[in-house]
Amino acid sequence: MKKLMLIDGNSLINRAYFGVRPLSAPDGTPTNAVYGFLAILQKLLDDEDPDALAVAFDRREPTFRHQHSAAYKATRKPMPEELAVQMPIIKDILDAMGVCRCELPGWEADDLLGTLSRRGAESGAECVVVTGDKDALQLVGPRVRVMNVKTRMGQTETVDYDEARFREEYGFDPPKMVDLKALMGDTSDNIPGVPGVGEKTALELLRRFGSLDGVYAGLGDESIKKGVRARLEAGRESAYDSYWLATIDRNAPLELPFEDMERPRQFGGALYEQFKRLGFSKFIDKWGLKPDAERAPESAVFEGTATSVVPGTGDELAAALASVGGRTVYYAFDAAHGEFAAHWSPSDTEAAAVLLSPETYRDDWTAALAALFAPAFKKGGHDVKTLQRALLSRGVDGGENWVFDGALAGYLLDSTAPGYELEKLTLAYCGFEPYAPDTEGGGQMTLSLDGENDDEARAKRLAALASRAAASEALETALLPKLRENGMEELFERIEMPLCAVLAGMEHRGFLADREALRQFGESLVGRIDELQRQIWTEAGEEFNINSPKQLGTILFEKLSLPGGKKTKTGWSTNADTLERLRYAPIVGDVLEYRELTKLKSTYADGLLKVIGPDGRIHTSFQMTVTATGRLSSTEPNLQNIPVRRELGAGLRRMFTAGEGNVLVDADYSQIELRLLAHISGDENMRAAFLSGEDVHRVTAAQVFGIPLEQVTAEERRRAKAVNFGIVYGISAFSLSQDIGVTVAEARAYMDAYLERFHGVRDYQKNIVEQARADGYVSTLFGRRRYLPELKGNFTLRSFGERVALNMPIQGTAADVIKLAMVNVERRLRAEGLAARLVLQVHDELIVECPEPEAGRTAALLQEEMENAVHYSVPLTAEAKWGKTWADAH
DNA sequence: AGAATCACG
DNA sequence: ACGTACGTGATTCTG
Repeated sequence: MKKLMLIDGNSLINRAYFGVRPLSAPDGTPTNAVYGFLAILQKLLDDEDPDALAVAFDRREPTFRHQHSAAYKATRKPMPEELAVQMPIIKDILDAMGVCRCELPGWEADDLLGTLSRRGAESGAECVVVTGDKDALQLVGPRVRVMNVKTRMGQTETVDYDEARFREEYGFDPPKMVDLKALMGDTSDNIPGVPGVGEKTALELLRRFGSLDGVYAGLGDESIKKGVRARLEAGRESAYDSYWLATIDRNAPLELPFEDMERPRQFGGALYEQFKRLGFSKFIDKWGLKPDAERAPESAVFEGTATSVVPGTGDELAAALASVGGRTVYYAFDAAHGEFAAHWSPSDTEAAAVLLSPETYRDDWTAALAALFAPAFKKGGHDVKTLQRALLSRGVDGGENWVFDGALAGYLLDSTAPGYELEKLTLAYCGFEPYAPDTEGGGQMTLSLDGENDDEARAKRLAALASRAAASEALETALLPKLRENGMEELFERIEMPLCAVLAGMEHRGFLADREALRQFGESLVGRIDELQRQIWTEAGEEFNINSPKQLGTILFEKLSLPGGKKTKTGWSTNADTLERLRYAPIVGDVLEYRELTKLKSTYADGLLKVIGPDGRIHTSFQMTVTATGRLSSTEPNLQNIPVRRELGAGLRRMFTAGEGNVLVDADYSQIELRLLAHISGDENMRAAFLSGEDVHRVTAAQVFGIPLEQVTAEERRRAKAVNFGIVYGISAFSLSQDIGVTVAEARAYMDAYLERFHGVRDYQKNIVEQARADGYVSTLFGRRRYLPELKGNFTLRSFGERVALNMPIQGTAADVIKLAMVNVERRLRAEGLAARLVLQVHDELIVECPEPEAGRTAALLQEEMENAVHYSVPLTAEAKWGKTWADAH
């Protein structure tokens, strides 16, 4: 046995419970902790690759240690019920996996881990103790590492402590962790410590006096402040009691041979059955689990007639489609083979499918697609936007009359789910998985050149495609009632569904880019970048990789001894915020410029050149199901983060242009989020500010600083603007002070003055959080939701949840509004017979390309539709401009 | 694959 | 005493 991993089951499950969003098995049993535990376990096994492992659990009912402590009170919080039901499931799974599980009545997991790690290390094994409790750090020593598992914002992270790492962080040896706990206590573990002594004081005392005994021996020392001395004296008994409480017993009477801990490498059908029942298909796939006896998968029994046609001619296709009538047709698309499936139910006892493959269809392909996607058909599918774009690229405009998209419905029902694949949703909402084609990752199903096998493969593929189309119908049956229940029907039907076709059009159209100008821009950066590199190397006295934060940190903060605080997990922080404070050093200014230029070169100049299509245009993809707030996102490339704030970068926008004879019309909402805050909160003062037509940041400054409007300086306006932004995000005084460079006290004073002036905002902040706690979610004015399990978590997670509760209704409503405006803009452009079309959306900005003579009309239409998308108690204003390039139009 | 950094609203 | 703003995506380095 070379490497032994020892896991604190209780603490890990606890971490998983708070780190994973609510999740339940099909029967409703909560499974979030189970899922999270397995995810962490898998990651640990992958990362560490131990030869042996054991998971220890508490059996603390009659815990000797606590029963015999003066500090012991029956205040140990009982395990939340939701977690308690998951504990046996986890134990069952570990048993099914064949993972060694150890418990000992009256002993805590810590003691078992301490005992096993001692024995392991003594017999020469390398031991890794995994736990979420800091207590266990006292176990660190020769051949014993402790991995501390943390969950932050729902993300799991581990910090790996060996002796050096521990000493670096704490400044003393690992066994002294017990002394630290004795002084500072640990609320989560019911260790009282010395009342009034916290981490800071405790650390300082320990570094100075070396140990708990040392501290009490040196109590007469003058350097100890009076207050601290008094508290130490009063808390002496508690301190020594805590010392005993915090000490892990490494001699538990545990008879367990190491052979029993050998890591299982293969899992049997028992585990498969468990995971199947829990709905953990991800783990079934990942671990390659199979039922014991390979059984045919159960398929839903359909009692009726099913017909499936693979037409070869237009006549055959038309005949097959005749039975559609008024029923909704559901489609599926295989991008790898360009094949389409359509499914519908002519009646309750009939199912029909048409399968269109370019390999077997003999007539005009475009006409076939046009017939299959006839405007009169009501249509449904999964990821409709992608399907529509595929049609557009084949010369067919199939954007009419789409009424259902399973992925979008799933997204509206839970905007923070891990994904919206068809399989996932049908499993979660309908209780079955469609027969899936194994075409992921390029769609290579068979390498056979044999004709018969090709036919066979195609038939299999098409059958799978048909079952995907059919699954969409099942999803609609399951999801539409839920959307209705949640009051999201309108949002779905009037915004999200019609937006698919708008976005498909924008993606297909693309944004014209000036390839040559982009190339020159990139080229123009090279000289200066080289110069900066040489200069930085000279100033550093050696050559190194400036792009490596690690190497840069070493140079700046160690070799050149610049003052810098260690901030990141891995070492020195070298981000722009940090470096900006050190600008007085020439090398730092050069690094900042180097960073700016290399970013422009790699991400924008080179990055964009790579994605200009053969048509000279850049075709981004808009993601409709990614953000938690309802915003869109843009990928490959991201066109929503093209530089604008600094002059050099903003020059890139000259390379985004209108085509020959066209112009770009650009309109953006002015202060949409603040206006929505004014409306949603109903704050009269803030509404008045917008209704007055004054610059809102100036008004805010005048109110917060209590001065007349005319006397507001640029600096005061800047600070007021930061406060306004901060309010929208749910800021803390600390962050505001960081942002605008004032003391925390000043920042707090600004915020207090602000909330005093804007009572409506203050009340909104209070009410929305209360509401979120009561409902478990927050919503936009259109009924879009975001669930907030974070509000039930620990302090950090809860605070995060509260900020989200403040921000999401505002950011999300803004997203709803501009989406609605987009749908209306495209509809009206078509209705008025204009050639203008949307090419890009950047959250509060819309860009339209149109023939130059149409520019005036288009600009007016764009502004009007944006301003009139909704009518709230505060007007929304948008300003439109036009020009040949994005830079000119903005 | 994750961390750090930096671009945008 | 905690730990520090909401929402994204791309590039580069590193273990």
